[in-house]
Amino acid sequence: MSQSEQATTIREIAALAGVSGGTVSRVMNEKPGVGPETRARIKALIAEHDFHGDATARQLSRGRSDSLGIVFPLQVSEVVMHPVYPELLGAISDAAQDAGYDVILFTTNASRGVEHVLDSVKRKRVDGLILPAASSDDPLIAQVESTGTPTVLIGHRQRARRITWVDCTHDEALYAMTTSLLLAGRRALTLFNGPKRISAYDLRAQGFWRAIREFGDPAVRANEKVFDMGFVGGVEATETLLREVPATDAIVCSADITAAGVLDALARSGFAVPGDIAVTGFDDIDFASHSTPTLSTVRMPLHETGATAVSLLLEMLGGGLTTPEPRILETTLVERESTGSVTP
Amino acid sequence: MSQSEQATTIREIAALAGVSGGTVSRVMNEKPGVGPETRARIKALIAEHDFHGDATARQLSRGRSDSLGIVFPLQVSEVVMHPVYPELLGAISDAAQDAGYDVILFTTNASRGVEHVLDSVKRKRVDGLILPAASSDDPLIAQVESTGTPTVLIGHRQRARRITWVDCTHDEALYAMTTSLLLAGRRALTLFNGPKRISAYDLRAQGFWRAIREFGDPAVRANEKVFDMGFVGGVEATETLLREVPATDAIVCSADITAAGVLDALARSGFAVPGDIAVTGFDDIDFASHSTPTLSTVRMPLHETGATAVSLLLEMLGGGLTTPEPRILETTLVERESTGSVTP
DNA sequence: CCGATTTACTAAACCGGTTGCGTAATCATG
DNA sequence: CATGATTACGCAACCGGTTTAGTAAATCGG
Repeated sequence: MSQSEQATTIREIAALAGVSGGTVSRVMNEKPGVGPETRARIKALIAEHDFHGDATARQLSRGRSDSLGIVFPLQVSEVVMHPVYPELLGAISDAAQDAGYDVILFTTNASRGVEHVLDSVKRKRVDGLILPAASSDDPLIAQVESTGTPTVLIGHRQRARRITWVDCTHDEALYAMTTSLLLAGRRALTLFNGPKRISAYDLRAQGFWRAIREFGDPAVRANEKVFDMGFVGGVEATETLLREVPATDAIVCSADITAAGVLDALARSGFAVPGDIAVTGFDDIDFASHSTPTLSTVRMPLHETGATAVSLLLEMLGGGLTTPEPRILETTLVERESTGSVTP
Repeated sequence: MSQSEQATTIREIAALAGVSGGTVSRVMNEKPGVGPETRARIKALIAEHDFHGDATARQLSRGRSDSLGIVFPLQVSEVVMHPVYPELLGAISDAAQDAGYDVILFTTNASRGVEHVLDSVKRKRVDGLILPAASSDDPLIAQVESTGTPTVLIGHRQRARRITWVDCTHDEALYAMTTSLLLAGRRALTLFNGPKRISAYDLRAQGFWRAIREFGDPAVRANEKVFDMGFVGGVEATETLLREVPATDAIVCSADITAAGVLDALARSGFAVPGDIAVTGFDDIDFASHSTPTLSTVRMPLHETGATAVSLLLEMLGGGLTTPEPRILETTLVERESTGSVTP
């Protein structure tokens, strides 16, 4: 029981137990071929010396690192401050560690590009890779693919390539949200959207326009403004919109933070929400449930997304998944005061 | 130039170059003892075959993992959603990778405790550890210390133990903020603070009370309410406070998110900010510069904190730092409309 | 009771870089 | 030209688990 000074190698434990290193290895990995009393004796010694083995040596001999890499871009305006990343990262980290994998975090910035990630892949520091929110033109995707490393993309439907990805129903969400607004009598809708090269924004626009189309009322007026989703962008776009389309009675935003700017601008201009104009967001950040009025929005299945990505990657690593298997998870509509669905 | 199929081992490159493995190793590490023309020939072969070496083998022979661990708690109410973590993590990741280290992310949750971290340390998966925001009673600190692994704490001044830490001037910030309010004529101040076991909240309270004390005006009334910092907590505490201390003319919050709740509650109750009551926050989250009125707050040197922690850890790893060397970095006061320092 | 199988375990060769030691060749010096 | 110092490398032993081939003993069947 006394935690003696810890032994350093498997052979030291072996010597103490009067066996060879291979036997200790078998005991540590719960493999057969060791007698019960020998096994017990070795286990006692392992516990006594607080022996844990050397991860690096194990990795070398087994030919795998038992860790997976996750690549996050820093200081990319579209992506960085996005509030979904911490939760996504947490989910991935959780799932990976529960499966016995370590998570190596790669970040890129202006001075340090993706070369470092590729280098680590080639040096076999990671067995697989998870890439959140790569835009369609991200060169990293092609480069990673060429290395043959098992990879799962998150938030981008890379149909052209043979890569597995996980995404959620951005399109369905905005279809449902827009339809809900139309059914509530709104007839002059504007979509505030981010650049289409980000797959999520593209899909959201598709859902918006499909709802308009399928509703089929010629009295409906809809248009779309594309700019960088952010608070200030929301403010400016709203001021412009109120001038250009005074009849506007609904503003659909592709991001809560932009909707926050919209609410702010509307309040300053004396418009009532949802009385005069309905406003919707996307992401369900903290602000959405705290604003005045509270914001109707869309919640993404972030935890499930992370867990699914890890799960798919582990399947690929285990060889059980050879063809790309994309997954699309369900978003949740959260209707609050800003669309009049809930009264204050 | 043609990127042939990539060679797998250093000895294969050696065979192609007609030299021994050791020579290739020396070339890859830019070590002396290799003639210029041999070096050039080997470099050409390395480039041609896109050879990068095996990180694990290198780690094993060098006895170090060239990676450092960072431990983040998940689902700990006080800590989790705190908006400073992403930026801190980004800074740490950036600094570590720039120094050639990989970052292994450890997260703990209800079912998976710190054992996994300790195990990884003992198995030498990481050379050092960075622990953000461990509270004073965190058992991980003592356990990590007993393993002798180089460790840097962030956000907690662990004076009792021989551990290096990095923190910022929470106390000075609130001293300055409170003094500023007093000089502006506020006389009935309340501090909304989090639990003292979190070092940051303890220090902020100290700064607040020192400012009151040193101002020395017996007409000043000050008190402190402790609860979990959050939006809802801010709303509730404000409603209670307005009932109990109607004369209140300043609410100092230890977190922006709580200040958001305060602003919300004050607006509903018809109080003008800063006209009737001044409000201040802490953290400078996005909300602070977008709220109505904009929020006076304190900005922590997050990037510098992360970079400093990595820098200290690397010094320890290099053996250049044997005694604990704490660092306290400067916070920045950001005065905006909610204290009347800036007019809308 | 003997040959055949199973079990328990050892020895040693891996995994793929790194590095100290040894040696032959080159160079400097007197 | 002899001697000592340097340089350029090869060789092989590491680092510490893992794993396969092989051996001795134990078990089993008939």
